[in-house]
Amino acid sequence: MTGNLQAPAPLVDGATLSDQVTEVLRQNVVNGVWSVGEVLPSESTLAGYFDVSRTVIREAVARLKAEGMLSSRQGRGAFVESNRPRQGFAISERDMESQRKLEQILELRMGLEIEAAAIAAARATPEAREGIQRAADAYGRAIRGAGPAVDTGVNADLAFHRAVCEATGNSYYLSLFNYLGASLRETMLAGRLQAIKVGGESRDAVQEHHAVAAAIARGDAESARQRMRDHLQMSSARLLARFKMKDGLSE
Amino acid sequence: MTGNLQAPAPLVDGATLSDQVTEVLRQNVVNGVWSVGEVLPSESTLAGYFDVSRTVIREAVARLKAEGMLSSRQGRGAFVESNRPRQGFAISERDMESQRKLEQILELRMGLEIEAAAIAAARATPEAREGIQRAADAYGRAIRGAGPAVDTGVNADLAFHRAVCEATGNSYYLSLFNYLGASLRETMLAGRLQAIKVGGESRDAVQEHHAVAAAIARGDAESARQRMRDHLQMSSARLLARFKMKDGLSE
DNA sequence: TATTGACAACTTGTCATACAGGAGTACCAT
DNA sequence: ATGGTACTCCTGTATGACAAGTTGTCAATA
Repeated sequence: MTGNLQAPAPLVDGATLSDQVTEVLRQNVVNGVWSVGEVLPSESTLAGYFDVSRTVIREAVARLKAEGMLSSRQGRGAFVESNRPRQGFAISERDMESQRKLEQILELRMGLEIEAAAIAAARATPEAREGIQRAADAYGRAIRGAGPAVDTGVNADLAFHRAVCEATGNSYYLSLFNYLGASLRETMLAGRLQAIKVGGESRDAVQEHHAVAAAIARGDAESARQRMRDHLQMSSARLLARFKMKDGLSE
Repeated sequence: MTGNLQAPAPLVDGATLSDQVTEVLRQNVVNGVWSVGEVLPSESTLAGYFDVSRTVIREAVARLKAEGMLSSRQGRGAFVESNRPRQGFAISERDMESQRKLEQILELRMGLEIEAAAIAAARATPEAREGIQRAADAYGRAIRGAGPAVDTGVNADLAFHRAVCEATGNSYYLSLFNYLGASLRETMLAGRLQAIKVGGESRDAVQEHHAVAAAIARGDAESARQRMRDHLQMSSARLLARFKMKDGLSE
């Protein structure tokens, strides 16, 4: 059973009620008052216990859900997912400033996306295939359009790759790509400034995207693999060339 | 300026409104629609824009605050603190209990390790190649030796795969594998109990490991890719079969 | 003119209430 | 026994209200 809940703990200072309740709930999970897999008391019960409104409880639970510590399902309740602060796979911010680290991250991305392209070709839904095609077209327009904003092209580029990962139907592919993509984004933004001068390079990328999209549309997994591999190799080379152009050769 | 907000994006699937709004807000921050330090539109405005209640907006903002992406102060508004997700890529503990999630994680592992095998074949140092060979031999001994401890086999298995990732020389491959491996480990431990009775299956895995090791030793990247793919497909099938054996067919 | 202070117009934080919809559970008819 | 059916509890969402913090305006005052 739930045993004895830790006391409300006034906490004082500038903390909001939600802050305080969040902290108490977190401590109760960490200290094992509620163990992994167990269901928490209902929001109404907790609201009564802490003498706050259900709004405050919901806000606290929302934060702990975002941390991966809790989860909730309509009609069931809130469950303890983990009793330790999550320590996932992470890339340090400084890693992106080293050419060597950047190369390694791009290489990891290859492993991820090549297989994603094959999976997408094998089992993407018609809607997902259309989404990939649209993303490829949008990227073409963004490049041709002598973009209004500098980052439009980068966003459209990432959107295409995200669409492929999404089409796998495997949420981990998408989730990992989102993480890697966010880390790569600013590096790409810095590089794109040079790319505008270089010009033609981006046109190549548009072609490559369409080649990938076409293979996926045909459901040709092996071809999708090869096209994505070609594209990522070219793309990595282009990015690294620009990276070197910026600063001599760091590290 | 705030410019144009990304469209509401219906998203569908099992996601709640809060999930969807959270994702859209996150993307808008990541894509720089609102830059760091900037203040977001008020909750009421956003509620009107997305056509949801303020409740949903507050819940979404609460999650992004928990991620460190946003902050808010009473009377002021909500501010962008960071444009990159603070939390890295992570897998919930309970994900491993769902067969569907387990399948997806194994699929992600394939993308990772197939490419890792190819990279290892292409550029592993002689020492790393020897390490892979030793790990393959050790796994064979662990299986043949009617292991003293139950988890010896699982550890030796993971050690082989870790050696391959290590041989890439890419620390991210190793780091991500370590993370996935830790998540998979307990599931494999549970499954291995059955495997001891099944017997022959593990002998197959030993053979497959040696095939991978041989390809890497020859420096044959394409063969390493194929052998690793074969092995992981067989291995996943074996693991999932045992998983199904345990509980009927969850979800 | 420069300063001050009241005030209006915002914002987020919190509360209360209500209802829809998912998910168990007990009970009743067959 | 068995299968369907209310009943009940839960979270998800909507709505309206008010408290409390912040900022800008603007007039009164020194």
